[in-house]
Amino acid sequence: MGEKITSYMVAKRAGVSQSAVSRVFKPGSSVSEKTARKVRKAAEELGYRPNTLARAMASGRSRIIGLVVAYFENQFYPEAIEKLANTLQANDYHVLMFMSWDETEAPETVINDLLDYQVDGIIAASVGVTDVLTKRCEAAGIPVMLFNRHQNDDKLSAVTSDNFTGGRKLAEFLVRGGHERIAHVAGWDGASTQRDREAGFLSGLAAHGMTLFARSCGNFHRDQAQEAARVLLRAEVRPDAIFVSNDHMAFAVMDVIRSEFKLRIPEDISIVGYDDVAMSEWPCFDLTTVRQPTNRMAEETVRILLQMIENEESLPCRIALDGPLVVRGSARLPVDE
Amino acid sequence: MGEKITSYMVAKRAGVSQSAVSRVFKPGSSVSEKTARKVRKAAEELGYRPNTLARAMASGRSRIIGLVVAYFENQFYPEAIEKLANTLQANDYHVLMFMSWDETEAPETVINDLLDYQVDGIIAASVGVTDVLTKRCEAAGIPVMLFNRHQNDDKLSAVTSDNFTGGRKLAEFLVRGGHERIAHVAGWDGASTQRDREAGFLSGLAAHGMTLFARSCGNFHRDQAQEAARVLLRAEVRPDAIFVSNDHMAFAVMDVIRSEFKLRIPEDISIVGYDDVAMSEWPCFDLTTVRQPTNRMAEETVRILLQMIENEESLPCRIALDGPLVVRGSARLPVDE
DNA sequence: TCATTTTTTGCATGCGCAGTCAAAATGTCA
DNA sequence: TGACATTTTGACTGCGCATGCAAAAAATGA
Repeated sequence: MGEKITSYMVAKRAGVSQSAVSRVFKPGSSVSEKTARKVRKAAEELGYRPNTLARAMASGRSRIIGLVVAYFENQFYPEAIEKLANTLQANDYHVLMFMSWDETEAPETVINDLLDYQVDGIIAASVGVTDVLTKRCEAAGIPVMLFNRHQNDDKLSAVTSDNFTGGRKLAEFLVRGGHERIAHVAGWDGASTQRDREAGFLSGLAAHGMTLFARSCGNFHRDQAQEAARVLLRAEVRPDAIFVSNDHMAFAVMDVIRSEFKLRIPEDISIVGYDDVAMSEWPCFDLTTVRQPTNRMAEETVRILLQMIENEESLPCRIALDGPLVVRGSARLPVDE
Repeated sequence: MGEKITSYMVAKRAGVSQSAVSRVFKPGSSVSEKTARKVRKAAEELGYRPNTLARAMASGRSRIIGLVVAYFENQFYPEAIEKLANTLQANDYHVLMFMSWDETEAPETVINDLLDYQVDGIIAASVGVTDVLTKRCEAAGIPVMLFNRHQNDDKLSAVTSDNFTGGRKLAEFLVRGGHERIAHVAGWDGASTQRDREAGFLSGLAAHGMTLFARSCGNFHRDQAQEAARVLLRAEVRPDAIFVSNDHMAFAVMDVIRSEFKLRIPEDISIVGYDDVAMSEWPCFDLTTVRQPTNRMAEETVRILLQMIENEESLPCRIALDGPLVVRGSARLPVDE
């Protein structure tokens, strides 16, 4: 069974010092082509691979990024995580996953785990935890990136899409579609995405002298979103359009509308969402929504994080990437075009 | 900024040796309650936390499990991963994610990464890679668990649901529902899940003197599944029921049936799937399917893996957990009940 | 050619902790 | 109280590699 091959063994076989071996495997070190060849040959013959953990110990860099997640239920997150992991992998970093169970559970535990593993940086793509987390990490000198959320603390870097503008685009679109009673199924108010999207949406309505016809909260959860939809639809006068704060909840709302209230979309009521997850395109939903540019968000997140890791005192920065309105069939189209 | 607190510092402050500190933080070591108290007090005051990496170096165990994944597109996997990660976390292990990009890309890279990180064990929940991977890991003495798949190599441990029986249940159900032209949209033939499900299904049909009316392959991908459905539906004589190899593809097939062929489910054609992912329950799909007991699968996977890690020579074992047929509205019901 | 600069090399040390071993402390029993 | 068994403790070493430093080798110039 596999006896561990160390750099010493390679060194001996190649007739050089252990340091030489170490240098050959560390890009950017000063080694002559001659020794490099000898070392690589010996390493190959022995099947040597540098031990990442030992490397981490010696150098103080683990090349591990802690990824704090929850809420896999919403397809947006698996998609995003996949892209984050891939992008990091392409940069020779890896992802250590930390599930933050339910949002109430002591985030302390997660944070401690995170710090114990000496992660080089953290990407927080989960709600709630962030306040406590960021403080502790700052104290420990570990860079933190917020993904798809931001906080008021401006020492924190964050990458989001431009949720305000996105919300505004949706409002414009619904107004131009001639809707007169526009309602909103909101997500959790503690999330910046919710607040920004709603603010943008309201400002879009206001620009046309309109206000929200009704509002109900779904907290980003499917069942609560369904309940919120029922409330709106049971009212004396129904809305003729609903902006649901993310696609995941929009699907829930659509189900209630069609199977419980036997209404047609968009003939009886228009629905728009936010995120443009893969499912939004499926014919059964065909959801008009705003696309979050997940690829670019992941790339930017990784870029900034690595920069903070390598460049001690790079300033925190917040990026909001623009995402297009994706017009499909779940909302009545503007007539003027 | 955070100067690292080491066990030495704690030792000094508590007036004991570094070994003592180490012992206090290692469960099951012999320390007197008195020194333990002193150490804990000092540790608390200093904010000490053991360095997991150093621990890994010294002990040879990283408490990291490599999770090889792909195909997040299918909701089953995010769900499973969430449960695996949680279960591992509850056992003081953590998950290092390795995305195996597309299936063709050199799995070598992934495997090397995996070994470099000195993972204590590996869970493979991704197709394709497994053959090469398992060989290398065996050579390196790292236990491997296959999740939701198995291989002929009986030195490998695997946890699946009982796909054969599941397939059989579905066949029984469709036959009893009076279907006469039963077709199958298959997944990738290289996957054991596909082969087992189909074999079970065929055996179920055979038990009633029936055979498959038609077969078409979707390779577990949405677009290919749609194409497969089109082939079946364009035929002179259409099937009156389709068993789609997993829910993910079933949704694709349903979309084609309804939006392209304007047929009703289940009045014109019955659909059954496999997995019982969360979406199957949504009213717009309401899919009759076989549930994979994800929770128990995750628990068993972790249990066996940890056993292999801790108990050098525990024998490889294969487990197939039974999953119930979940009857919903996407397939005509048997009349006899 | 020799003196000087530049590159390459090996030595030695440390990262933070776990675990071995022998010494010290504590406990037990007569 | 002494002799012995048992528990607790500290000194020390090693895990596998990176890196500062000084010595050696190679390259450069006059």
